[in-house]
Amino acid sequence: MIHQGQVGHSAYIVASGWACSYKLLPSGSRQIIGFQIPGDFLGLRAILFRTADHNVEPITRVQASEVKEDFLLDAFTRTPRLATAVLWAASRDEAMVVEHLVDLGRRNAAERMAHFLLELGVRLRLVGMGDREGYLCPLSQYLLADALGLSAVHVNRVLRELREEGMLTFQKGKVVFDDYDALVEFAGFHRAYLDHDGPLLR
Amino acid sequence: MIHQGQVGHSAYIVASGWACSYKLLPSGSRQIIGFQIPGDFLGLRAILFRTADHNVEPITRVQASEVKEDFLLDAFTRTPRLATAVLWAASRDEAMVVEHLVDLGRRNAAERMAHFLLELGVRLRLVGMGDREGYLCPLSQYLLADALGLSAVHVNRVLRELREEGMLTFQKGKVVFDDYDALVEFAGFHRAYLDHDGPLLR
DNA sequence: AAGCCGTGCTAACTTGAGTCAGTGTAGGCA
DNA sequence: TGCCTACACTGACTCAAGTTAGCACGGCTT
Repeated sequence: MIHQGQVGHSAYIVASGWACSYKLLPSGSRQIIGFQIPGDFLGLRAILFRTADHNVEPITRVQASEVKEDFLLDAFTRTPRLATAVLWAASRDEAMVVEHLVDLGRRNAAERMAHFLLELGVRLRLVGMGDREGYLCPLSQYLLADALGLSAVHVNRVLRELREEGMLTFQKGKVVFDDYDALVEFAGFHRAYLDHDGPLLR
Repeated sequence: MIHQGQVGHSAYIVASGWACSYKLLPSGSRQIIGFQIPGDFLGLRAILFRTADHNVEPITRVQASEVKEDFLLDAFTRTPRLATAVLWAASRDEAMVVEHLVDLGRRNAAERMAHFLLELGVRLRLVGMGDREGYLCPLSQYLLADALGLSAVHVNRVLRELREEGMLTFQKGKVVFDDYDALVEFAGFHRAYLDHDGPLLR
């Protein structure tokens, strides 16, 4: 969908399906920055920076609406509120990246996994694709590894531990919260950064 | 300057001095998200999200211009170009956090350190506070540790290694690039994400 | 049916980074 | 003058996570 170094393209709003954005390192390893689910904006940085600094790839089949560069910039000058709205979306995005940063910097593998799957759960619930019980999740353990900065082997270990602790089960494409409260406690999860509903747009 | 959970405050533009923004975890450890140097915007997310999701603290004595919430939002509607400019600044900010994310996720301690100090160098050069030789840097090894997701002890080890390899010396508040090219190579550093000069503002 | 992938899963071994526990030094201040 | 604190620095030990090398299963293709 988008490739590092590519110049001049559109942004998209995901209608259905999952995508992921990532960076590749010279060493060949990659770091997944985030996953995009329905309702998410995608490629804004690529427009503002003219040339993309990361890649975006579909995980499942994705349907998305294209937002052309010219259209977006025009719309900004015509309806300033839109600019504010987009700015707000970008900020929420950054808040997620920051939380992800804390994951990688100061949480161990199990806490990271728990925190990550909880966040994903909240985001999916906001678009009606999950509930407090759990959700359908098409991510392989390899994808999780690249997102959480772990090896696939360790992802597997950690998932087993969380399952054995009776907190969370992730098998056959389904995440099930076995003990939601314990999990939230364990991960130190605070959803505040996700559910601001755009206070400036009231 | 800003505290997690605090409601309704201003943004700032740093005129002189260094500050850092960070998150605290229940466990007591902290993750530094980034350092703010002269010219940097600060606290934008706190305005957009009404309540701050992180803390900001001065490192040295800081002089900054306050930008009041009302003023900023007003200005957006009156001069849409300003909104675009701020959006662009926010995007550059996010790009830095993303690069930091890659640091923590997929680079080992030494690469992380090298990459981080190179980035800081480029940013400081952009505001005339450093050159290809090096720069003055008031960060203690404890601050570096909290930024890079390492222990202070390991920061010390890594700095020694880089010094012994003849790539970089960081002592007595001074970063000296002993072999800039080798360092760039070693860290896999690409400055592209830093020096876009706001193409939309031409 | 046979052969492949992609994925999940595991055990055995290695290693990078953390922890603990300490030394040395420079600056501030009582 | 001596004390105290912050910071840089180190060695010895531990442990979380990576690496390697595999097995097992289900869905594809030919």
